[in-house]
Amino acid sequence: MKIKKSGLPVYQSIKTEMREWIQTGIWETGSLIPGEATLAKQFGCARVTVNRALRELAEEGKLDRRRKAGTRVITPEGRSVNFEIPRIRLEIEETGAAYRYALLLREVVVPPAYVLSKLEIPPELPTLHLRCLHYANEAPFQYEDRWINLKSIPEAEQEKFEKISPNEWLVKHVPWTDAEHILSAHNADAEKAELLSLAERDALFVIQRRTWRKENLVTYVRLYYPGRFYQMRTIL
Amino acid sequence: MKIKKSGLPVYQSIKTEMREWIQTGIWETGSLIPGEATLAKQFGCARVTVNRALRELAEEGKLDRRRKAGTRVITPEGRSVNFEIPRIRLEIEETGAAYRYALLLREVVVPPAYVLSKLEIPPELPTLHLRCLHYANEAPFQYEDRWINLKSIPEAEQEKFEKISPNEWLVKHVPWTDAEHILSAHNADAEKAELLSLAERDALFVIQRRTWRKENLVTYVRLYYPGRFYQMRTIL
DNA sequence: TAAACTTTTTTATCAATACAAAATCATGGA
DNA sequence: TCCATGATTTTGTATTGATAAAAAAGTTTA
Repeated sequence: MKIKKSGLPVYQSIKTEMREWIQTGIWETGSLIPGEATLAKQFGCARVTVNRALRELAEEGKLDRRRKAGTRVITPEGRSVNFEIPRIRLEIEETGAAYRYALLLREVVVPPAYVLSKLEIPPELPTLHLRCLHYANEAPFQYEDRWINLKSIPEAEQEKFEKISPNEWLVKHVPWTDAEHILSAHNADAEKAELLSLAERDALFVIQRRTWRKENLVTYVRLYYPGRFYQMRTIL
Repeated sequence: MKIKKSGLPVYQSIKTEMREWIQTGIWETGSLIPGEATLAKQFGCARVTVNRALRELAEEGKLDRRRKAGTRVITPEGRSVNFEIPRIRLEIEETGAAYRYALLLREVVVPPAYVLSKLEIPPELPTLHLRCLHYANEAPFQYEDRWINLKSIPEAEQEKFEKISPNEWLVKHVPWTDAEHILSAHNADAEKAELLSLAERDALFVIQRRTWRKENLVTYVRLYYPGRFYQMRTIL
């Protein structure tokens, strides 16, 4: 059976075909599927090509492969899920709304204890603290409370952050290598309610993010969204 | 320069080497890197091997590749992140707390409109509706409001769900193939506040999940966590 | 000048072949 | 019986050799 529909690469066609087989139950979950050699003969292509298709399906979590033991279909049970962490400007502009950014506070201070523990720095170390608001069509959409480690990123001290948002500046200047995200729900205190045009105690969707460049923590930020509007959804 | 340190596959060694070059700035972000042929000569390996290394680094979001235009280093911005969707019993027992489950409601009814749209079923179709509470050390930890499509899973009508939670039952009986998750923050209404021992309007972390087997929607569930306690964090 | 081809460079895929590595299975000995 | 060990199967990686496809750059034409 020669597989070469459409203009797709062969390994892609094989992948979609196999996905179909998994979905429709032609390949039952848990069952062993034929070996690469057999499949290659069936598809009328080289074993390497089947290998690539299978390898990528395994990466997607649909198959489990072991040398000698063969390849079997698995149920993605309790599996991890991919979320797209949004970039604020894109997120707003994608909806067609106008994006505006405002800096509320810029100071270099010794952080309070609850921030210190997150920052992985020695106490008493002055750190750049920023607060800003992001608007969609002049309505506040995200409140940002950020700390930047000046030991890792001394250049940040020269930047005013009046025209460019910290996130955009960092993306441009600091290639990061690792990040940690924590999602949670909080009640808005008076200050945040005011800033986001909400009632006090309204629910906020909060994303905390810590970013590293190699071993060094670069920044710790808390992003607050009005819970009423905001949703984060899986992709794929 | 032959690359064959440790016992790693060549393409792996190349990947780590290149990651290093990107991190240390030997390859500056935005800059064009040498072509595959050149690199293959440098590494003393086949071009296909370099190709695989570059392809995977591109998938990781570190490189941007275009035919004819070449390969350049990019900063991984707006990348997707993996979250582990928790299984309630494990989540509780992992902390050493005692797990308890209670069924609050079990009925077969025609769902209200706002559920209908989620369920992908014709209106007027009776559907299994369950409400339950999950406790950690006798403190309510999660409130679950679930709909099960009886057309997809008729066996569910025979199950009482008094001893076993719907989630555990489904995992055991229905291998699923696709799932969608939506995360958001809400204020607790009087009913949910009561159930979760919270004050009214306290923030709730809400996970909505829809699960399919093949083409058929199996279940739609809303999970409510007290925002005060609950966090979801990235793995890796 | 601007639009429509053509060339050329660079990545993308594929095949055929070979060997490596992992894990199972079978075998033989204590 | 149980453990060690070696044969065997199956996936993993690498090489060489080709061809395809995309897109930039150059050329021609209206």
